[in-house]
Amino acid sequence: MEKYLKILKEKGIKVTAQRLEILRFLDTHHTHPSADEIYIELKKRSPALSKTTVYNTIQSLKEHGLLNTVNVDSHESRFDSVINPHHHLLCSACGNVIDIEIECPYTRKMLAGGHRIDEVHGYFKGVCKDCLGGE
Amino acid sequence: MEKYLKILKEKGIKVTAQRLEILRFLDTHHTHPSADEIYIELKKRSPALSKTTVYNTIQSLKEHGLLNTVNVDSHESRFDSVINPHHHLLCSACGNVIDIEIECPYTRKMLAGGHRIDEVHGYFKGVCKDCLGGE
DNA sequence: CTTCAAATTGAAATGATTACAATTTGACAA
DNA sequence: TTGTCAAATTGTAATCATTTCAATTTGAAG
Repeated sequence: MEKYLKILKEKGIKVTAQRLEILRFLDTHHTHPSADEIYIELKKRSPALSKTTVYNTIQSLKEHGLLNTVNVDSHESRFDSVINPHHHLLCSACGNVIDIEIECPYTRKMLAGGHRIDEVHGYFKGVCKDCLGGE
Repeated sequence: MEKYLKILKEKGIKVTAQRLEILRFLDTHHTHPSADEIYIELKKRSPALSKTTVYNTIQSLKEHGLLNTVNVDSHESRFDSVINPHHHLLCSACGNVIDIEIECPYTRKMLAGGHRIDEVHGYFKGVCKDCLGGE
């Protein structure tokens, strides 16, 4: 049984071709694509795909913990199939979003000043290693 | 000379009534308002105010380092008159954004994995102290 | 007081996301 | 295998934050 089919079944989500494709795409392309990028890419193979379905599917997968939203850009959301909590770097030179594995004293749920923390989000803006040209 | 007038003059920004009001509002209301909230509030006193002016002014103030954008909500930006780098907590109960003063090993520019970091952004989602009811 | 670049304004455009109603489909049971 | 029905998909239209744009107004410098 295919990996992604198994994931959906285990989560008890109804299996559809669209969900399989979107899940597979996110899991094999860790480029933090936007909804539009996912749509454009998958539309090539499935011309009947609707953008609404992309949004709906993202929503379902998110509710079941299969993807995260990455907000490094205030005008559109990007998506990331969940692996582990990590941070992101938006490169101002190439525009890519790079995963940053960084140990953080509050990377998991913690108490700060009497508040309850459920989620920790961190991102950086800068220039990625490749664009720095190894200088 | 008024504080805010002085700030604008020091930055070499042309002084206008609208800029003074927006700057004053942000500096006296640390509630991380959205552009719309700023607009609605100031419109009460200045009925001729345009929302475009709010956006334009935010842009100018930002370019001169007088305000920061806070992206805890993916569908609208919020604004914060700059004091020092800090993080934010979006309370899922009351919807407010609370400042979180937390010491962070990478709060200032640092190198991580060969990339250059120019800005550090962090935010949390959870429930604020007041909504927890001091339990 | 004149002048002019820059700021303000309101209306219209843009672009991501959501709402909605009609159609299709997956899962389950007979 | 087939029938059924809730849930998923689709396309269109609406929504909402933000930007564009052209016309008007205004601050600052002379």
